[in-house]
Amino acid sequence: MATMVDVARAAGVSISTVSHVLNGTRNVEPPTRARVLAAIEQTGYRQDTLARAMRRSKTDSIGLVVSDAGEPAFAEMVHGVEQEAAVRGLTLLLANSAEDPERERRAVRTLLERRVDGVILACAADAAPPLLADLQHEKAPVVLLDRLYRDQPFDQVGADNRDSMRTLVRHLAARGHRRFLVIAGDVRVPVLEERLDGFFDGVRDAHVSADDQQIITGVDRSSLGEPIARALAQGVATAVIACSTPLAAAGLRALEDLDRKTPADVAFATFDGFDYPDLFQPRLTTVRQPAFDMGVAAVRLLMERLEAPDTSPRTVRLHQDLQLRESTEAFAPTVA
Amino acid sequence: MATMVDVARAAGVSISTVSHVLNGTRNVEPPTRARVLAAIEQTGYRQDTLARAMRRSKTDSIGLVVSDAGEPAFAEMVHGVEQEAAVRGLTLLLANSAEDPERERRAVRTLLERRVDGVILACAADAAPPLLADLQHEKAPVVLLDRLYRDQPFDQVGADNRDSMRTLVRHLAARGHRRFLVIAGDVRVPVLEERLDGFFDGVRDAHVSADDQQIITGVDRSSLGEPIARALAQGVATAVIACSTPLAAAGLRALEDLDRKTPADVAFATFDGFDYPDLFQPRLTTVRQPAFDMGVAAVRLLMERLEAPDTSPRTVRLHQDLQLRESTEAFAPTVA
DNA sequence: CTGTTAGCGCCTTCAG
DNA sequence: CTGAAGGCGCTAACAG
Repeated sequence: MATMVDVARAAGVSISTVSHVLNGTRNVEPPTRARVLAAIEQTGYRQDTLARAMRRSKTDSIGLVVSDAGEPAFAEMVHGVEQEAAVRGLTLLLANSAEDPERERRAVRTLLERRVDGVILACAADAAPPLLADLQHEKAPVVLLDRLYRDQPFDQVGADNRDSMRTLVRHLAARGHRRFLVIAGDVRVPVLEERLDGFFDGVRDAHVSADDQQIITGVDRSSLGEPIARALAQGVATAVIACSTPLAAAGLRALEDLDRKTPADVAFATFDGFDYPDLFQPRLTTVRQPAFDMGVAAVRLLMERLEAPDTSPRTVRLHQDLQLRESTEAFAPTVA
Repeated sequence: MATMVDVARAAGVSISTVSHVLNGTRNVEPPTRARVLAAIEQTGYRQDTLARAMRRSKTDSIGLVVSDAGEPAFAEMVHGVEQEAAVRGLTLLLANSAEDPERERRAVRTLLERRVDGVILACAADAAPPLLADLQHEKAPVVLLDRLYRDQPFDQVGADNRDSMRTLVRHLAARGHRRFLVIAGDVRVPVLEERLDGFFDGVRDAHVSADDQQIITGVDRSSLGEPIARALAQGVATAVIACSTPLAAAGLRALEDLDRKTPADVAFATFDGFDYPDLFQPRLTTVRQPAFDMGVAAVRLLMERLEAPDTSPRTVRLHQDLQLRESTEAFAPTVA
């Protein structure tokens, strides 16, 4: 592998001249410049980013850590981050945490060790406080994505989870629904907690008793099937609200096992939703995150932070879209 | 940030001793060793991976480039790669190419520049030959995943696309189907080409004329809707085979627009399939890649390659599973 | 406008 | 068993 020394020799100039034509960091006479360029071509020289990063302590790259880039909502955020990074000439390094605090910690550390200029992080469920404390302590440039934490001194980008859940409940209440089954999942995840809060807001708006509502929480997705089935079997709820895609899958499966139809027997709405929403039968009313834009916004915040490290952290909430479809079309069925 | 010099000073030893306790690269007396460890603790020292990589030219990390980690099949491969990498203490750096040769090239280059020990690559549709030639030329340790190319001197891991398509056709032929509509997509992607080849194998096995078959190819997914609708409208095909998930989505949408039911009016089968296959109505007969295992195998091949750089390249084909579901249950409807 | 030189933080011979 | 010293490839003063 050719180095700058080789190029310098081939061009008959000093190594610093080579460096300067490479980086455009000072004027060099067109003829010498041309000789250097030729020498680069001829030697097949390529910059050693590592050595470069070591000197500059800057890499023009950023890291992104999500729990699973395969989940639709995260996939879209990843795309948003990629696009905005590309526009700004930044390289993106991506890592999955699998919702595991240990892996997440390792991923962030690896990224930082590789001198990414900053990290965008959708925290794993149970991981935030200690990890964030560390990151804050070492002054790492971090922006939090999707999973927002109050009173954390970081830039944050998320969706208006609470408000949009409230809107959804209002919509259902207007159709006569008074008793809900909320599949809330792991409420240690702030997103889900916010959605649950929004549910109670909505219930209050509708002047119905919070006591009549069924809420299913639980850390482990795979063990949610049974409680869901049980709650559904009682048959008091006329509307089911799932707070994320995997939770919706669990809910739909339970409904099918019980042979209860949507929307005839029970209304169904979900957050995030499935890919190809038009192919899904019945078409599901969905609250969709502006995931792509969230990714874009995260990159912007990160860059602004790097430029002005000492301004105070900002939190951005983007509006979620309530997409009404068949699954909530019917009015509340009368219950036995 | 504390460096080895700080640690050495704090421990009252030389910097080389520090290096050696850090890497366990030669014996050091327990007492000195202890002092060094204490000093590390106390100074909050952390190794500079960049400087380290620069000296060692090795990073214990690998890169993975796919077109979109958000697509179900790739997501699963990513998981497989992650797991096997974790088991072996390797850090994984992930990148999406968005099926764009330019982005792919950049991604691979970035990874290599960051001195990953090797790269696992699912080539973008149109990108392979020139990129692969370069990679071969610079002797980069690369294993090809999913998208396999004949006569390329790389280790490769894929699925038995041709055979499984043949099996699928045989299954459909046994139910009386003689005229197929194959949504083949971008046949520059080797996977899709192989599946198409397998289709013709199957047709031959069934002793039906290849001329009666309708094949839809095309680079641009979004413009496939119209030809699909046209082909379907003619109504000669009794079975539709989609060669990937997005193609299946296009096919199903067209069927719905025409109000043709599956499997009553037409049988439907797809490769790769959707997440949550049980929730999809109708349940789709699917040929599923062993994507996770492919990821695992790719890491293994890569590591073996690094250990024995000069052995000849191997190609591994993993078996795909034909999952029969409702969408191909009925016998071939008689055509008008 | 160009060249010389001192490190960045680390690993690794080579001496002691 | 430990230390001293060179150099990986590059950038950025500092000189001329």
